[in-house]
Amino acid sequence: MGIKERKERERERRRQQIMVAAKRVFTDKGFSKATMEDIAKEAELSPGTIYLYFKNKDELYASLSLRILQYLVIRLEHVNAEPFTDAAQRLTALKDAMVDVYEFDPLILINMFHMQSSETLRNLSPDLLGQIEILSRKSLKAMANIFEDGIRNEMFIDKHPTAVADILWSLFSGIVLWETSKKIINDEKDFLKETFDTAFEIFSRGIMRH
Amino acid sequence: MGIKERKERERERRRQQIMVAAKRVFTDKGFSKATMEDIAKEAELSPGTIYLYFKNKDELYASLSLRILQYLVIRLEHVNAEPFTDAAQRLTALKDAMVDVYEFDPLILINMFHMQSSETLRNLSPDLLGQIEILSRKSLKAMANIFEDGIRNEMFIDKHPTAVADILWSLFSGIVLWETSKKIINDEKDFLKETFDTAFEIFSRGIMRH
Amino acid sequence: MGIKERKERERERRRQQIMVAAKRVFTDKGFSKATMEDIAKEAELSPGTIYLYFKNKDELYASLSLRILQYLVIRLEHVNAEPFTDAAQRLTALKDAMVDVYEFDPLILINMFHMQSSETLRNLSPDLLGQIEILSRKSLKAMANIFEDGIRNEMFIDKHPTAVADILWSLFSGIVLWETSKKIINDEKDFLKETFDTAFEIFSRGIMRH
Amino acid sequence: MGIKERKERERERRRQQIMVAAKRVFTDKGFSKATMEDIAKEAELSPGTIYLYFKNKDELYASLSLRILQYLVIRLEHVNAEPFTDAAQRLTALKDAMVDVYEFDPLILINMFHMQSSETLRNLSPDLLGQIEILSRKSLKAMANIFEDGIRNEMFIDKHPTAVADILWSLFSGIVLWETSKKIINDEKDFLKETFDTAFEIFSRGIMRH
DNA sequence: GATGAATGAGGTTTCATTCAT
DNA sequence: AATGAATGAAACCTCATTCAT
Repeated sequence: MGIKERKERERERRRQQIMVAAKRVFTDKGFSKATMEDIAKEAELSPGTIYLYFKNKDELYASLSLRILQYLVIRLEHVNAEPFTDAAQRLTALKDAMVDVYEFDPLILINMFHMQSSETLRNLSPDLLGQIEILSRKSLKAMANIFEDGIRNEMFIDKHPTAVADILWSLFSGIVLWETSKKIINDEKDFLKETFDTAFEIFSRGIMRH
Repeated sequence: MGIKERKERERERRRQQIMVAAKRVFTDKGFSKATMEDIAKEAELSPGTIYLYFKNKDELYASLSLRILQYLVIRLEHVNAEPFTDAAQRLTALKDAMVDVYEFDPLILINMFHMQSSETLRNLSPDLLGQIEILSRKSLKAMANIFEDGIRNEMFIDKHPTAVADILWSLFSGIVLWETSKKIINDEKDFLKETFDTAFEIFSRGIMRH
Repeated sequence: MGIKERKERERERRRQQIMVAAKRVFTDKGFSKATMEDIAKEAELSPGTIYLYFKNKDELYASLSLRILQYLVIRLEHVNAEPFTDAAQRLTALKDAMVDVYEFDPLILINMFHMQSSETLRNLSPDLLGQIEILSRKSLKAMANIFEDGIRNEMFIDKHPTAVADILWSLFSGIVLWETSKKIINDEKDFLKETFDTAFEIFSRGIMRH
Repeated sequence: MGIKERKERERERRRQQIMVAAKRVFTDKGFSKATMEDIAKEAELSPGTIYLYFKNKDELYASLSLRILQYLVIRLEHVNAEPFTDAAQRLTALKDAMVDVYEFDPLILINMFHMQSSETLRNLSPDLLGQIEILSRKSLKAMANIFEDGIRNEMFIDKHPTAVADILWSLFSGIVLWETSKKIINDEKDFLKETFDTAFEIFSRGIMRH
């Protein structure tokens, strides 16, 4: 058992090593310009080895998105775990969580959207697609939870919590996407955090009872 | 001159014909799965002909985004052109404009994000990139204008109007993207309009003085 | 029409050009050792061009077999077309036809068997498989015809003509295969024709009434 | 010595185990589609282990053919060992031997032809090629022996016995090949034994004095 | 201007074989 | 002896783009 376990851990380490390399290459070159050879070189492995750990390019790519979703779920569950006292405080915790996710992996988030274009999604194995689906639901639910609490405590206006969660997530990802592309088009400084702060302020005013 | 003009119009017609075909194909297959031959077939032209009107695949693709940006600018300028009376009413007009844009071309909007991933943007000709930049600015400015008016009339809270415009646009595009990908992943019904309505309500509450 | 026809003929010429090159390469290196690049080089074309005329390597390969089957059918129908006079004479004509086929393409015949290994067959398009089936049947029928005539004229013993045709064809192909492989293993001189002559003599004695 | 012998026997057992697995896999998938990993899995060994017993894929493959040749030689020598009484009876014994060989391993026989395509043969080690050569000769000689006896006893017509043996073997293998491929192409019932019976009858009539 | 056959670079993926453990 | 992870060469095939007609 000990041996089997160690092998498993070894295997996981390799997967991580490859994913780290892949993340670097994908964020640098984008999905279709990045080649498996690039990734192999970055991981200091041979191309064939990557295929021992990931079925194909699409799945390697999707695995990266999975990782960030996992991180998001963990962060959100943390927010939920703390005892509810104040709606405003909780919203701030939520904002911090989202900013953390962004900082965990600023560029891959954009690529995640690329992945969610029907183009890529349709080529994923049902298994992976399923996992993504589950995590998506989970994170939405964790966010919805926060809003439910707020509504129950009469601190938030009475809107369907899932819809509100969707909106906040859309807002967040929209900003990430938009700011990043502006940065590329206009070669502007990164205003993301300022924008997100303002956005959150507006959102809070919009959601809280006065 | 007359001849030159007619030729120019003829040329423009061809461009449109190709863009219509390209839109259909890109929407159906996504950017990288769509081949120039697919597009040529759809346009009932030969592949070579397309290159007489568009420098390459990327530029053809970007031209589609340009078109929708143009439509957006026109719609926003309409909103601005009307005399300012009521902030709430104006916000509603703004919302309607955005929903119009969405309905003008629901799927290409998502692909637009794909385009805005660094991957594609970096391959555009400076000329086209410039045009996109100008239109982006223009549309942002048109939106900012609306918020400026609202602030000046003390109906909106005093936030930097450009930032607010960015946020609204991000919110809108984030929702389009998110709802669409949920639809694909979960095979859910299209809640886009309902979600956008709620989002707009929250946004309005957030932005308006009470 | 004239243009369309000429194009069609031009296209057919290209196909032939590729097939001639492919035949050379396949007979030289065998199926799996031969690369599409080898064939392209031999045909003085680029690899991509080959794929404009043949869907993939398997189909290019199978097309060669089709060609020899076509030749066989033509030769057999010639034998059948001549008025029946003498069984012995007809058998000789049949033998000559088979030897002709062998000389038309001595090595590809072996490869044809390679193709008929389930391994390869399973990857062919139903269309091509169908064509091969039809030609196989046709050639067998043409041979069976000869034996039917012989039986009707009481010159051959009364065995089921199709079975006899099968047997003769098996005998022929078995000899080709066997002699060729002996040639490779033992580096022997090519006894094929002598062997086939003897085989035919025995077969004739076996099939003719005394 | 005892130890050395036991080791040798152990080693032989392993070889057999691998060959049995290889036969199953080759039969199922054909030579080039079968991977060493498939075979290893079937043998419940690791890929590396196979290379301790067989130099490479080709040699493993050829070893299978060797085995069936060995079986053929043994069966033929049995036929020869019985005292000669009657030509017809002996021919029947010969036929039975061949059918036995076929039943010993119906599919690998076809693959054997694949092996005999120049493609594979050229890659074998001289040693193995030599063994195959010896066994081929031996089996041919055993068959030739039978015909020599028949000629000497004036029961068979006076043809060169080796040539006749070649022909019979060609006939047999041609039928196996042809019937099998017909079965695959046309999805027909397996007429092999009936065909071979008829073939043998014709061959006997052809070879025996009347 | 329009065509579409041809190009050929370059991508993904496979798999026989090796070698450190 | 046995393992099996890693290798990396090489194959097939695609497709944006060109250019002679």
